[in-house]
Amino acid sequence: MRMSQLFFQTLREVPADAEIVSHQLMLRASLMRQLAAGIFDYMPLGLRVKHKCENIMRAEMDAIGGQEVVLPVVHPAEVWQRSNRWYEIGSDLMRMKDRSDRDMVLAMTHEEVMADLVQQVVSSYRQLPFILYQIQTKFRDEPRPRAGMIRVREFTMKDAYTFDLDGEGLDAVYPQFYQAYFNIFRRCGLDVIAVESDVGMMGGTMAHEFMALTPIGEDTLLLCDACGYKANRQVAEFRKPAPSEEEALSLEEVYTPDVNTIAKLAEFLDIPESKTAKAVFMVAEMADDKGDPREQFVFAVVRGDMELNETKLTNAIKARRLRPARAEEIQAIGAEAGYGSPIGIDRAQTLLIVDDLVAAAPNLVAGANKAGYHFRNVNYGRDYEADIVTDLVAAGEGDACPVCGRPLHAVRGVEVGNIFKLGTKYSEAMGAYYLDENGERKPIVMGSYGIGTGRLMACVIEEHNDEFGIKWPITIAPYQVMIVGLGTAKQPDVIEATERIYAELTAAGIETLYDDRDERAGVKFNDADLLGIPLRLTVGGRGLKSGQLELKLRRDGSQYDIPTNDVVAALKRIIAEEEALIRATLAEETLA
RNA sequence: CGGGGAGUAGCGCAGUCCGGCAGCGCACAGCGUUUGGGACGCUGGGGUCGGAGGUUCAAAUCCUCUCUCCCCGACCA
Repeated sequence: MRMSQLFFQTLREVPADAEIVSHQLMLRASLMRQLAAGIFDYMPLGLRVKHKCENIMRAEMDAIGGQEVVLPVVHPAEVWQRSNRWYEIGSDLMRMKDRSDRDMVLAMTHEEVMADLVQQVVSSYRQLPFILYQIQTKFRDEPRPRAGMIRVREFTMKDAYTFDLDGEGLDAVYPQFYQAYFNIFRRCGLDVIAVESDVGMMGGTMAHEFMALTPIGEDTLLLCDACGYKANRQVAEFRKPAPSEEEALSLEEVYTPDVNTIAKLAEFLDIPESKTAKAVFMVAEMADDKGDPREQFVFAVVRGDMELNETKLTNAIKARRLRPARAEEIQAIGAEAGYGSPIGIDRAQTLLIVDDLVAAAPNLVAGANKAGYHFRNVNYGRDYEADIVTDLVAAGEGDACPVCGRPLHAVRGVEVGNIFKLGTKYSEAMGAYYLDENGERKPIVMGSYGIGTGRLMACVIEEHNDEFGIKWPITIAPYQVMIVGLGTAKQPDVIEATERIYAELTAAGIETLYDDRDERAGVKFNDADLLGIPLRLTVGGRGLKSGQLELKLRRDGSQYDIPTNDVVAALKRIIAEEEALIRATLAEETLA
């Protein structure tokens, strides 16, 4: 491709709206432009990268027996009503009406339609198992798109679905995806870790997230250097400190004016925060006997120095979702915000759930459900009892690893992919059943597996850049080689020689971007650095005269002289070496 | 949805307080000089000042309403 023909416009200055590096570089290097919040145009260079990532995904999906399909982006509401997600999902699901006033949605994922398609085709166990995948647009009307391509509304996802006879079949295919996903990310030059993640209320049994570690990540992960334990903070466990051994003292009310936070309470009474109990008021949406939604007031108690983990709470009470309680709801159960206490509330209306450490810790300070007063020496069992006692708190930096007890450390990550044992929720909803060898009707067991391509690209840039621009891994670079042609109008012989080299490379199948623009050398070098093409071949009068052209690797800045009369062979060799370096990062992975 | 910031040429910004010809740098076009790390000179094109309404002789500037984008939080497969 000739730069003089390429549809692009590199930006010298950083667009004001772009805050993170990948967003800035994507805009500056003309990979994409923004149309609206969380909605982007792909330009030619960006699209080439996207296609390369997708082709790596295709290769790895095909390698484990996947078959590519494409499903619609616009779905009739009925499909989403059958799985109940029409009702369960809020405004993230983009709803609209067609001209006949029929409810329609924009696909935010494809479990329903995929199961519907399979339902139409499969009727016998003889047809199972198989893997379908697609690379397709999704739309999720995020409340707050941010960070460039990291969190968007419209995006492309490679989503795969497995269809098995039973859980055993799913258990067998799941590790294949685990491995394939590591292969995909590594072939794209991205270092990821896999962590166990929340399976929530999806009826699933196992899920992993593939995380790119970066400070801009939205998820917090807890890692143990000593034993390798790793988990998303949503599900991370840790060993809690042992409760102190004290005799239970008698309950005592103390006057604590204007002391309505844990920090103020600890200071006012001159005690550590770990000697206090914190009340958190939530309202949960539960399913009643008929599966209809029902609101339930939830009173959670955790130690004052710890933080409630809402995912753990949601799972512990089997809620569909949680929201913070409103002031009048708190009063209605007899509690006082800021002075909340499990003692003296209307237990008939309240689901009381207490962290196991609070239940074991003697003589804590808790509120008195009365403005300006707290109780000293609150003891679980004697003074109050809960509906549920379990682990409710979030692990954090320095907490003890649940496996080996060494301190965990917290890092940030971006979820670039996930794999999920779904089970039969969608097959049952959509009627995807088969007859087994005994003629018995059974639901197909499904798994779902996603990778966001734009997010993947952004994470690769976050990992591979410097002050001058992007440093693409050769496997997904828009072009493998960039020729910086330095011949001017006064050097027709130099231009002619550069053209000849460009023709040779192209004919040899090397993906070459040729900067044939009438620009100064500095402009071309700077654009080359910004675009991040892995190999830069400089062709000017100087090199042609000496018979040695300068080849520079964007990756590490190293330079090589290559003979003018042997450019194709030399570049092929170096491309192969660069590709081998990436291949060398591939490794066997066993399920964590 | 709560808090904060910003909308003026493709990009970065000044001008708004205190109303009076819509500007600067980069980019773009033409000519000339230059030519191995973002050249220089001259000339030129490009604007519903986010939108609507109002005040005024006069509005980018003041008032009201509204839309959009960014950041923090809430939320989130």
